[in-house]
Amino acid sequence: MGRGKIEIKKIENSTNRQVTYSKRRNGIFKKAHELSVLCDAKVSLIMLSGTKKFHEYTSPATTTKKIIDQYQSAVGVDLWSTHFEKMQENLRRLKEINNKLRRDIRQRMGEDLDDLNWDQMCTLQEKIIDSLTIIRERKYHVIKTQTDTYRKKVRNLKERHGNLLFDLETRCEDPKYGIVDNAGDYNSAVAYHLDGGSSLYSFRLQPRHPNLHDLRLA
Amino acid sequence: MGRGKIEIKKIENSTNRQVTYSKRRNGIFKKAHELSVLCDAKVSLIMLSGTKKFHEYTSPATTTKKIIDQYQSAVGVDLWSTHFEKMQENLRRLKEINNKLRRDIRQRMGEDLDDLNWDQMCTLQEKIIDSLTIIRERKYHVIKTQTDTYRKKVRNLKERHGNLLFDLETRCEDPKYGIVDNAGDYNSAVAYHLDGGSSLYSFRLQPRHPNLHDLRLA
DNA sequence: AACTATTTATAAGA
DNA sequence: TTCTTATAAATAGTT
Repeated sequence: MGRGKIEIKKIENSTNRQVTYSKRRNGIFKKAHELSVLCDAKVSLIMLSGTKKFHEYTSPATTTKKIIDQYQSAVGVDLWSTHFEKMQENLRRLKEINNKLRRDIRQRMGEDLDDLNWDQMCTLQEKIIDSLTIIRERKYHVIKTQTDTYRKKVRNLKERHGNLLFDLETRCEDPKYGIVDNAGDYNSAVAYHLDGGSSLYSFRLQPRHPNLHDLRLA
Repeated sequence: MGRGKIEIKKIENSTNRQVTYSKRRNGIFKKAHELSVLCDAKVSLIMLSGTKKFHEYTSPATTTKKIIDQYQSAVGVDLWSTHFEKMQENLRRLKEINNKLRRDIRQRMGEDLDDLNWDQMCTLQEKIIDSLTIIRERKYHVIKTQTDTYRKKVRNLKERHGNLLFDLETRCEDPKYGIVDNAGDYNSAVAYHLDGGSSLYSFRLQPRHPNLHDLRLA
Protein backbone atom coordinates (compact mmCIF):
# COMPACT_ATOMS: atom_id res chain seq x y z
CA MET A 1 0.00 0.00 0.00
CA GLY A 2 1.88 2.91 -1.19
CA ARG A 3 3.18 4.33 -4.36
CA GLY A 4 4.51 0.96 -5.24
CA LYS A 5 4.22 -2.58 -4.01
CA ILE A 6 7.16 -3.83 -1.96
CA GLU A 7 8.47 -7.30 -1.40
CA ILE A 8 8.38 -8.52 2.19
CA LYS A 9 12.08 -8.94 2.88
CA LYS A 10 14.60 -6.97 4.86
CA ILE A 11 14.96 -3.41 3.53
CA GLU A 12 18.63 -3.02 2.78
CA ASN A 13 18.76 0.77 2.82
CA SER A 14 19.23 1.54 6.48
CA THR A 15 17.57 4.94 6.47
CA ASN A 16 14.67 3.63 4.50
CA ARG A 17 14.39 0.73 6.93
CA GLN A 18 14.26 3.08 9.88
CA VAL A 19 11.60 5.20 8.26
CA THR A 20 9.50 2.23 7.38
CA TYR A 21 9.93 0.87 10.91
CA SER A 22 8.72 4.11 12.37
CA LYS A 23 5.72 4.38 10.06
CA ARG A 24 4.63 0.80 10.34
CA ARG A 25 5.20 0.72 14.06
CA ASN A 26 2.75 3.55 14.49
CA GLY A 27 0.36 1.78 12.16
CA ILE A 28 0.46 -1.39 14.22
CA PHE A 29 0.08 0.51 17.47
CA LYS A 30 -2.94 2.25 16.05
CA LYS A 31 -4.44 -1.04 14.91
CA ALA A 32 -3.68 -2.66 18.24
CA HIS A 33 -5.45 0.12 20.02
CA GLU A 34 -8.43 -0.07 17.70
CA LEU A 35 -8.64 -3.79 18.31
CA SER A 36 -8.54 -3.23 22.06
CA VAL A 37 -11.39 -0.79 21.90
CA LEU A 38 -13.54 -2.33 19.20
CA CYS A 39 -13.34 -5.89 20.45
CA ASP A 40 -12.75 -5.41 24.16
CA ALA A 41 -9.46 -7.29 23.90
CA LYS A 42 -6.24 -7.02 25.84
CA VAL A 43 -3.12 -6.52 23.82
CA SER A 44 0.51 -6.41 24.76
CA LEU A 45 2.78 -5.37 21.95
CA ILE A 46 6.51 -5.14 22.47
CA MET A 47 8.84 -4.13 19.67
CA LEU A 48 12.58 -4.08 19.58
CA SER A 49 14.04 -2.29 16.57
CA GLY A 50 17.20 -3.39 14.84
CA THR A 51 18.87 -0.49 16.59
CA LYS A 52 17.78 -1.94 19.95
CA LYS A 53 15.21 0.68 20.71
CA PHE A 54 12.09 -0.48 22.50
CA HIS A 55 8.53 0.51 21.99
CA GLU A 56 5.47 -1.01 23.54
CA TYR A 57 1.75 -0.77 23.48
CA THR A 58 -0.61 -2.05 26.13
CA SER A 59 -4.36 -1.93 26.10
CA PRO A 60 -5.92 0.65 28.37
CA ALA A 61 -6.59 -0.33 31.97
CA THR A 62 -3.94 -3.03 32.03
CA THR A 63 -0.19 -3.48 32.03
CA THR A 64 2.31 -5.49 30.08
CA LYS A 65 3.03 -7.46 33.20
CA LYS A 66 -0.61 -8.29 33.85
CA ILE A 67 -1.06 -9.50 30.33
CA ILE A 68 2.07 -11.58 30.46
CA ASP A 69 0.97 -13.06 33.78
CA GLN A 70 -2.41 -13.95 32.32
CA TYR A 71 -0.77 -15.21 29.21
CA GLN A 72 1.47 -17.63 31.00
CA SER A 73 -1.19 -18.86 33.35
CA ALA A 74 -3.52 -19.44 30.39
CA VAL A 75 -0.97 -20.98 28.06
CA GLY A 76 0.69 -22.86 30.90
CA VAL A 77 4.18 -21.79 29.95
CA ASP A 78 6.11 -20.53 32.89
CA LEU A 79 8.13 -17.69 31.45
CA TRP A 80 9.74 -16.98 34.78
CA SER A 81 10.74 -20.54 35.44
CA THR A 82 14.46 -20.03 35.14
CA HIS A 83 14.23 -17.10 37.49
CA PHE A 84 12.23 -18.92 40.07
CA GLU A 85 13.04 -22.57 39.91
CA LYS A 86 15.54 -22.29 42.67
CA MET A 87 13.21 -20.31 44.84
CA GLN A 88 10.40 -22.69 44.25
CA GLU A 89 12.65 -25.57 45.16
CA ASN A 90 13.59 -23.73 48.31
CA LEU A 91 9.98 -23.10 49.09
CA ARG A 92 9.09 -26.72 48.55
CA ARG A 93 11.91 -27.88 50.79
CA LEU A 94 10.95 -25.49 53.55
CA LYS A 95 7.35 -26.57 53.38
CA GLU A 96 8.40 -30.17 53.65
CA ILE A 97 10.61 -29.52 56.64
CA ASN A 98 7.80 -27.52 58.12
CA ASN A 99 5.41 -30.38 57.78
CA LYS A 100 7.85 -32.77 59.36
CA LEU A 101 8.34 -30.42 62.26
CA ARG A 102 4.62 -30.01 62.69
CA ARG A 103 4.16 -33.73 62.65
CA ASP A 104 6.90 -34.18 65.21
CA ILE A 105 5.25 -31.62 67.46
CA ARG A 106 1.85 -33.15 67.02
CA GLN A 107 3.21 -36.51 67.97
CA ARG A 108 4.92 -35.04 70.96
CA MET A 109 1.54 -33.62 71.88
CA GLY A 110 -0.04 -37.00 71.53
CA GLU A 111 -1.70 -36.54 68.14
CA ASP A 112 -1.21 -38.44 64.92
CA LEU A 113 -0.16 -41.51 66.85
CA ASP A 114 -1.88 -43.85 64.41
CA ASP A 115 1.13 -43.68 62.14
CA LEU A 116 3.49 -44.96 64.79
CA ASN A 117 4.21 -48.59 65.48
CA TRP A 118 4.88 -49.92 68.93
CA ASP A 119 8.62 -49.31 68.96
CA GLN A 120 8.27 -45.82 67.63
CA MET A 121 5.73 -45.08 70.31
CA CYS A 122 8.08 -46.38 73.00
CA THR A 123 10.88 -44.23 71.58
CA LEU A 124 8.59 -41.23 71.59
CA GLN A 125 7.60 -41.88 75.16
CA GLU A 126 11.22 -42.17 76.22
CA LYS A 127 12.10 -38.96 74.45
CA ILE A 128 9.29 -37.15 76.18
CA ILE A 129 10.24 -38.57 79.54
CA ASP A 130 13.78 -37.38 78.95
CA SER A 131 12.46 -33.94 78.15
CA LEU A 132 10.37 -33.96 81.26
CA THR A 133 13.38 -34.94 83.36
CA ILE A 134 15.36 -32.07 81.88
CA ILE A 135 12.58 -29.62 82.53
CA ARG A 136 12.14 -30.85 86.10
CA GLU A 137 15.84 -30.49 86.71
CA ARG A 138 15.71 -27.06 85.25
CA LYS A 139 12.83 -26.07 87.50
CA TYR A 140 14.67 -27.48 90.47
CA HIS A 141 17.75 -25.53 89.51
CA VAL A 142 15.81 -22.32 89.15
CA ILE A 143 13.98 -22.66 92.42
CA LYS A 144 17.16 -23.65 94.23
CA THR A 145 19.00 -20.65 92.89
CA GLN A 146 16.20 -18.36 93.89
CA THR A 147 15.92 -19.88 97.32
CA ASP A 148 19.64 -19.46 97.86
CA THR A 149 19.37 -15.86 96.83
CA TYR A 150 16.57 -15.21 99.27
CA ARG A 151 18.42 -17.03 102.01
CA LYS A 152 21.44 -14.82 101.47
CA LYS A 153 19.30 -11.72 101.53
CA VAL A 154 17.66 -12.76 104.77
CA ARG A 155 21.01 -13.52 106.35
CA ASN A 156 22.27 -10.15 105.21
CA LEU A 157 19.29 -8.34 106.62
CA LYS A 158 19.54 -10.11 109.92
CA GLU A 159 23.13 -9.03 110.14
CA ARG A 160 22.26 -5.42 109.39
CA HIS A 161 19.49 -5.55 111.94
CA GLY A 162 21.90 -6.88 114.56
CA ASN A 163 24.43 -4.20 113.74
CA LEU A 164 21.84 -1.50 114.03
CA LEU A 165 20.64 -2.76 117.35
CA PHE A 166 24.19 -2.85 118.52
CA ASP A 167 24.78 0.63 117.15
CA LEU A 168 21.70 1.91 118.86
CA GLU A 169 22.63 0.45 122.19
CA THR A 170 26.11 1.87 121.89
CA ARG A 171 24.83 5.32 121.17
CA CYS A 172 22.30 5.22 123.96
CA GLU A 173 25.10 4.61 126.31
CA ASP A 174 27.20 7.36 124.77
CA PRO A 175 26.98 10.45 126.99
CA LYS A 176 27.47 12.71 123.95
CA TYR A 177 23.82 12.10 122.91
CA GLY A 178 22.35 12.02 126.31
CA ILE A 179 20.18 9.20 127.55
CA VAL A 180 17.28 8.21 125.27
CA ASP A 181 14.60 5.80 126.25
CA ASN A 182 15.11 2.72 124.14
CA ALA A 183 11.35 2.08 124.11
CA GLY A 184 10.51 5.61 123.04
CA ASP A 185 7.81 6.39 120.44
CA TYR A 186 8.52 7.00 116.82
CA ASN A 187 8.50 10.72 117.13
CA SER A 188 11.57 10.64 119.19
CA ALA A 189 13.24 8.48 116.56
CA VAL A 190 12.19 10.92 113.87
CA ALA A 191 13.48 13.80 115.82
CA TYR A 192 16.68 11.97 116.26
CA HIS A 193 16.95 11.39 112.58
CA LEU A 194 16.25 14.97 111.72
CA ASP A 195 19.11 15.94 113.92
CA GLY A 196 21.38 14.36 111.37
CA GLY A 197 21.69 11.00 113.07
CA SER A 198 22.25 7.54 111.57
CA SER A 199 20.01 5.84 108.98
CA LEU A 200 18.04 4.27 111.76
CA TYR A 201 14.85 6.05 110.77
CA SER A 202 14.32 4.59 107.36
CA PHE A 203 14.80 1.15 108.69
CA ARG A 204 12.57 1.41 111.71
CA LEU A 205 9.77 3.21 109.96
CA GLN A 206 8.23 -0.15 109.14
CA PRO A 207 9.56 -2.23 111.93
CA ARG A 208 7.35 -5.22 111.20
CA HIS A 209 8.55 -5.68 107.59
CA PRO A 210 12.21 -5.02 107.84
CA ASN A 211 13.14 -6.91 104.65
CA LEU A 212 10.16 -6.17 102.41
CA HIS A 213 11.84 -3.50 100.38
CA ASP A 214 14.86 -5.51 99.51
CA LEU A 215 12.91 -8.63 98.76
CA ARG A 216 10.89 -6.80 96.19
CA LEU A 217 14.04 -6.05 94.33
CA ALA A 218 14.86 -9.73 94.03
CA MET B 1 -11.56 0.62 5.36
CA GLY B 2 -14.60 -1.19 4.41
CA ARG B 3 -18.02 -0.58 3.05
CA GLY B 4 -18.51 2.06 5.64
CA LYS B 5 -16.48 3.92 8.19
CA ILE B 6 -16.84 2.75 11.77
CA GLU B 7 -16.40 4.57 15.01
CA ILE B 8 -13.64 3.29 17.25
CA LYS B 9 -15.69 2.13 20.22
CA LYS B 10 -16.70 -1.24 21.52
CA ILE B 11 -18.79 -3.16 19.00
CA GLU B 12 -21.97 -4.02 20.85
CA ASN B 13 -23.09 -6.88 18.60
CA SER B 14 -21.24 -9.85 20.06
CA THR B 15 -21.06 -11.88 16.85
CA ASN B 16 -19.91 -8.88 14.93
CA ARG B 17 -17.33 -8.16 17.56
CA GLN B 18 -15.92 -11.66 17.37
CA VAL B 19 -15.72 -11.53 13.59
CA THR B 20 -13.99 -8.20 13.65
CA TYR B 21 -11.61 -9.46 16.32
CA SER B 22 -10.68 -12.40 14.17
CA LYS B 23 -10.18 -10.36 11.02
CA ARG B 24 -8.21 -7.57 12.61
CA ARG B 25 -6.15 -9.93 14.71
CA ASN B 26 -4.94 -11.61 11.57
CA GLY B 27 -4.30 -8.23 10.06
CA ILE B 28 -2.14 -7.17 12.97
CA PHE B 29 -0.28 -10.46 12.99
CA LYS B 30 0.45 -10.02 9.33
CA LYS B 31 1.66 -6.49 9.85
CA ALA B 32 3.76 -7.55 12.83
CA HIS B 33 5.38 -10.20 10.75
CA GLU B 34 6.01 -7.80 7.86
CA LEU B 35 7.60 -5.37 10.26
CA SER B 36 9.84 -8.10 11.64
CA VAL B 37 11.03 -9.01 8.20
CA LEU B 38 11.20 -5.60 6.55
CA CYS B 39 12.89 -3.80 9.40
CA ASP B 40 14.76 -6.59 11.12
CA ALA B 41 12.84 -5.96 14.30
CA LYS B 42 11.78 -8.22 17.12
CA VAL B 43 8.12 -8.24 17.97
CA SER B 44 6.18 -9.92 20.73
CA LEU B 45 2.46 -9.60 20.34
CA ILE B 46 0.12 -11.11 22.88
CA MET B 47 -3.63 -10.81 22.54
CA LEU B 48 -6.34 -11.83 24.95
CA SER B 49 -9.82 -11.74 23.49
CA GLY B 50 -12.84 -10.76 25.49
CA THR B 51 -13.68 -14.45 25.59
CA LYS B 52 -10.31 -15.11 27.25
CA LYS B 53 -8.72 -16.80 24.28
CA PHE B 54 -5.03 -16.16 23.74
CA HIS B 55 -3.15 -15.56 20.55
CA GLU B 56 0.42 -14.53 20.16
CA TYR B 57 2.92 -13.66 17.54
CA THR B 58 6.65 -13.67 17.97
CA SER B 59 9.22 -12.71 15.41
CA PRO B 60 11.06 -15.61 13.81
CA ALA B 61 14.16 -16.90 15.57
CA THR B 62 13.15 -15.63 18.96
CA THR B 63 10.70 -16.34 21.76
CA THR B 64 8.28 -14.34 23.82
CA LYS B 65 10.43 -14.93 26.84
CA LYS B 66 13.60 -13.71 25.14
CA ILE B 67 11.89 -10.56 24.02
CA ILE B 68 10.48 -9.91 27.43
CA ASP B 69 13.90 -10.47 28.97
CA GLN B 70 15.44 -8.00 26.56
CA TYR B 71 12.56 -5.63 27.03
CA GLN B 72 12.91 -5.39 30.75
CA SER B 73 16.67 -5.15 30.70
CA ALA B 74 16.40 -2.36 28.12
CA VAL B 75 13.52 -0.48 29.68
CA GLY B 76 14.71 -1.12 33.20
CA VAL B 77 11.35 -2.28 34.41
CA ASP B 78 11.62 -5.43 36.43
CA LEU B 79 8.55 -7.39 35.47
CA TRP B 80 9.59 -10.15 37.84
CA SER B 81 10.06 -8.06 40.91
CA THR B 82 6.56 -8.54 42.23
CA HIS B 83 6.80 -12.27 41.65
CA PHE B 84 10.15 -12.24 43.30
CA GLU B 85 8.94 -10.25 46.25
CA LYS B 86 5.92 -12.43 46.78
CA MET B 87 8.07 -15.48 46.80
CA GLN B 88 10.58 -13.96 49.11
CA GLU B 89 7.81 -12.96 51.45
CA ASN B 90 6.55 -16.50 51.33
CA LEU B 91 10.00 -17.81 51.96
CA ARG B 92 10.54 -15.46 54.86
CA ARG B 93 7.25 -16.42 56.42
CA LEU B 94 7.95 -20.10 56.09
CA LYS B 95 11.38 -19.70 57.59
CA GLU B 96 9.89 -17.85 60.52
CA ILE B 97 7.27 -20.49 61.12
CA ASN B 98 9.97 -23.04 60.79
CA ASN B 99 12.05 -21.40 63.45
CA LYS B 100 9.12 -21.16 65.80
CA LEU B 101 8.38 -24.81 65.31
CA ARG B 102 12.00 -25.74 65.88
CA ARG B 103 12.06 -23.67 69.03
CA ASP B 104 8.91 -25.31 70.27
CA ILE B 105 10.39 -28.71 69.64
CA ARG B 106 13.66 -27.81 71.28
CA GLN B 107 11.82 -26.61 74.33
CA ARG B 108 9.77 -29.75 74.41
CA MET B 109 13.09 -31.59 74.32
CA GLY B 110 14.35 -29.56 77.22
CA GLU B 111 16.60 -27.16 75.33
CA ASP B 112 16.46 -23.39 75.10
CA LEU B 113 14.81 -23.18 78.48
CA ASP B 114 16.68 -20.03 79.45
CA ASP B 115 14.12 -17.95 77.58
CA LEU B 116 11.24 -19.25 79.65
CA ASN B 117 10.09 -17.79 82.90
CA TRP B 118 8.73 -19.87 85.72
CA ASP B 119 5.11 -19.89 84.61
CA GLN B 120 6.01 -20.73 81.03
CA MET B 121 8.13 -23.58 82.28
CA CYS B 122 5.27 -24.90 84.38
CA THR B 123 2.96 -24.66 81.38
CA LEU B 124 5.47 -26.50 79.27
CA GLN B 125 5.80 -29.20 81.85
CA GLU B 126 2.05 -29.61 82.05
CA LYS B 127 1.78 -29.81 78.29
CA ILE B 128 4.43 -32.49 78.17
CA ILE B 129 2.82 -34.42 80.98
CA ASP B 130 -0.46 -34.27 79.09
CA SER B 131 1.28 -35.59 76.02
CA LEU B 132 2.81 -38.35 78.05
CA THR B 133 -0.57 -39.29 79.43
CA ILE B 134 -2.01 -39.46 75.95
CA ILE B 135 0.83 -41.61 74.73
CA ARG B 136 0.59 -43.92 77.73
CA GLU B 137 -3.12 -44.30 77.16
CA ARG B 138 -2.48 -44.97 73.54
CA LYS B 139 0.08 -47.62 74.37
CA TYR B 140 -2.30 -49.18 76.84
CA HIS B 141 -5.03 -49.17 74.23
CA VAL B 142 -2.81 -50.77 71.64
CA ILE B 143 -1.53 -53.48 73.94
CA LYS B 144 -5.01 -54.18 75.24
CA THR B 145 -6.40 -54.49 71.74
CA GLN B 146 -3.64 -56.80 70.74
CA THR B 147 -3.95 -58.88 73.85
CA ASP B 148 -7.67 -59.24 73.27
CA THR B 149 -7.02 -60.30 69.73
CA TYR B 150 -4.55 -62.94 70.80
CA ARG B 151 -6.87 -64.13 73.55
CA LYS B 152 -9.63 -64.60 71.00
CA LYS B 153 -7.34 -66.45 68.67
CA VAL B 154 -6.19 -68.73 71.44
CA ARG B 155 -9.78 -69.43 72.49
CA ASN B 156 -10.69 -70.12 68.91
CA LEU B 157 -7.80 -72.49 68.42
CA LYS B 158 -8.59 -74.33 71.62
CA GLU B 159 -12.09 -74.79 70.40
CA ARG B 160 -10.96 -76.09 67.03
CA HIS B 161 -8.55 -78.38 68.77
CA GLY B 162 -11.33 -79.71 70.95
CA ASN B 163 -13.62 -80.19 67.96
CA LEU B 164 -10.95 -82.04 66.09
CA LEU B 165 -10.22 -84.32 69.00
CA PHE B 166 -13.92 -84.99 69.27
CA ASP B 167 -14.16 -85.54 65.55
CA LEU B 168 -11.27 -87.91 65.62
CA GLU B 169 -12.69 -89.92 68.49
CA THR B 170 -16.06 -90.10 66.79
CA ARG B 171 -14.58 -91.38 63.58
CA CYS B 172 -12.42 -93.87 65.38
CA GLU B 173 -15.54 -95.33 66.85
CA ASP B 174 -17.36 -95.20 63.52
CA PRO B 175 -17.32 -98.70 62.02
CA LYS B 176 -17.36 -97.24 58.51
CA TYR B 177 -13.71 -96.20 58.89
CA GLY B 178 -12.64 -99.17 60.90
CA ILE B 179 -10.87 -98.87 64.21
CA VAL B 180 -7.82 -96.59 64.22
CA ASP B 181 -5.44 -96.26 67.10
CA ASN B 182 -5.99 -92.85 68.62
CA ALA B 183 -2.35 -92.67 69.58
CA GLY B 184 -1.18 -93.58 66.09
CA ASP B 185 1.88 -91.99 64.47
CA TYR B 186 1.72 -89.14 61.96
CA ASN B 187 2.01 -91.34 58.95
CA SER B 188 -1.31 -92.87 59.65
CA ALA B 189 -2.77 -89.38 59.92
CA VAL B 190 -1.23 -88.43 56.62
CA ALA B 191 -2.52 -91.53 55.01
CA TYR B 192 -5.89 -90.76 56.41
CA HIS B 193 -5.79 -87.28 54.96
CA LEU B 194 -4.67 -88.40 51.57
CA ASP B 195 -7.64 -90.67 51.49
CA GLY B 196 -9.74 -87.54 51.27
CA GLY B 197 -10.52 -87.29 54.95
CA SER B 198 -11.00 -84.20 57.10
CA SER B 199 -8.58 -81.30 57.45
CA LEU B 200 -6.98 -83.04 60.42
CA TYR B 201 -3.61 -83.31 58.70
CA SER B 202 -2.73 -79.67 58.34
CA PHE B 203 -3.58 -78.98 61.90
CA ARG B 204 -1.78 -81.88 63.50
CA LEU B 205 1.33 -81.62 61.38
CA GLN B 206 2.88 -79.34 63.99
CA PRO B 207 1.16 -80.56 67.10
CA ARG B 208 3.31 -78.58 69.51
CA HIS B 209 2.57 -75.20 67.89
CA PRO B 210 -1.02 -75.52 67.02
CA ASN B 211 -1.61 -71.81 66.79
CA LEU B 212 1.66 -70.58 65.38
CA HIS B 213 0.47 -70.22 61.86
CA ASP B 214 -2.55 -68.19 62.69
CA LEU B 215 -0.67 -65.98 65.09
CA ARG B 216 1.75 -64.97 62.42
CA LEU B 217 -1.11 -63.67 60.41
CA ALA B 218 -2.16 -61.36 63.20
C1' DA C 1 -15.82 -18.18 4.28
C1' DA C 2 -15.99 -15.16 0.07
C1' DC C 3 -16.95 -10.84 -2.07
C1' DT C 4 -16.28 -5.93 -2.83
C1' DA C 5 -17.01 -1.06 -2.06
C1' DT C 6 -14.71 1.73 0.69
C1' DT C 7 -11.59 3.15 4.10
C1' DT C 8 -7.02 3.03 5.76
C1' DA C 9 -2.10 2.43 5.60
C1' DT C 10 1.90 3.54 3.62
C1' DA C 11 5.95 3.90 -0.13
C1' DA C 12 8.00 7.22 -2.41
C1' DG C 13 8.88 11.81 -3.04
C1' DA C 14 9.31 16.52 -1.31
C1' DT D 1 10.94 13.85 11.08
C1' DT D 2 6.67 15.33 8.74
C1' DC D 3 3.55 16.16 4.80
C1' DT D 4 1.68 14.71 0.51
C1' DT D 5 -0.37 11.61 -2.47
C1' DA D 6 -0.77 7.71 -5.49
C1' DT D 7 -1.50 3.29 -4.65
C1' DA D 8 -1.57 -1.11 -2.04
C1' DA D 9 -3.78 -3.32 1.67
C1' DA D 10 -7.24 -4.00 5.09
C1' DT D 11 -11.69 -4.60 6.19
C1' DA D 12 -17.15 -3.52 7.16
C1' DG D 13 -21.04 -4.90 5.48
C1' DT D 14 -23.13 -8.10 2.63
C1' DT D 15 -24.04 -12.64 0.49
